[in-house]
Amino acid sequence: MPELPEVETIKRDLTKSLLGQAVSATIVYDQRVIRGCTAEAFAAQLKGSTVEAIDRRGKAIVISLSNRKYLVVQVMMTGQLIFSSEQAPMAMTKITFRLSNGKYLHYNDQRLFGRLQIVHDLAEIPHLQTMGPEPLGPEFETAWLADRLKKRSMPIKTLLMNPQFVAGIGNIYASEILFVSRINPRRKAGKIKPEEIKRLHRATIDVLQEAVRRRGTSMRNYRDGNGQKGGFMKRIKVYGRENEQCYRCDGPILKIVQAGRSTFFCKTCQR
DNA sequence: AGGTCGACCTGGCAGC
DNA sequence: TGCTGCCAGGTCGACC
Repeated sequence: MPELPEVETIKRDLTKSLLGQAVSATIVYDQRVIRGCTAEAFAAQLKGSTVEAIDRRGKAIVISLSNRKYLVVQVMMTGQLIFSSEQAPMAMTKITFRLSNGKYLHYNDQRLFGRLQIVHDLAEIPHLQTMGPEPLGPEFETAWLADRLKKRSMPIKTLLMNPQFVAGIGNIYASEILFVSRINPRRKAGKIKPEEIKRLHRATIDVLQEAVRRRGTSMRNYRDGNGQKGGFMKRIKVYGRENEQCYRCDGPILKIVQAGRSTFFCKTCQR
């Protein structure tokens, strides 16, 4: 999915264009992206309700509705929320929301991994309950990180990507954060030294904040609410750069597989 | 409990 | 051109 910076960008775009709008109709083209109810029930619950707030938790978008329900959207790898003045579905549109201002919000998803769910209580979504703290929130500080790393034997990269450890970091930013931290992704989390933890903490915040400022990274599918690619690609140091030169030492960037996912790093700079 | 692996899906692309 | 195999930004359940 889009990771934290991409979902934050989507959230901000939704806040501009969706906040205060009512859903006048919902057209479901593929109900496999809807969880917990049928397409008919999904559309019925949305009809006439107004969007009162839009929040992000990890990689999930939480839309508060005037009927005291929440629409939770997890775009996963390939979901997109795109505004349009056209009702006609786009290439991979699975759901179209017609808004009270006459515009349309299309939910597109190539791989159908994304999920949209309407709940009365966010506790109905276990993923949100078990999720770790926001890395750009107040809980995420060096002492907390040091304490949580202590007992873990997993490679640090795999742990950074675990949403129950810390929210919002996925495969791209895990590699990027470790490059900036100069920590080898294969290191066991529990063996990271205090001064490295300080760097890791700083890099996590810096990388994510700059990516948010640049409206995220588009490798393949990610698009913001206007259908535009993110601007952080120019700042990517290692992800997707196998065999290219490290910007710091000119050595080759390596690609390895950890927990079934590609990791990119420089074995000279990252110890 | 912590850790790893495969399943869930489709489409784009490299290689032949 | 057309086929095959591989790859993809996440989450979850089964298993060791």
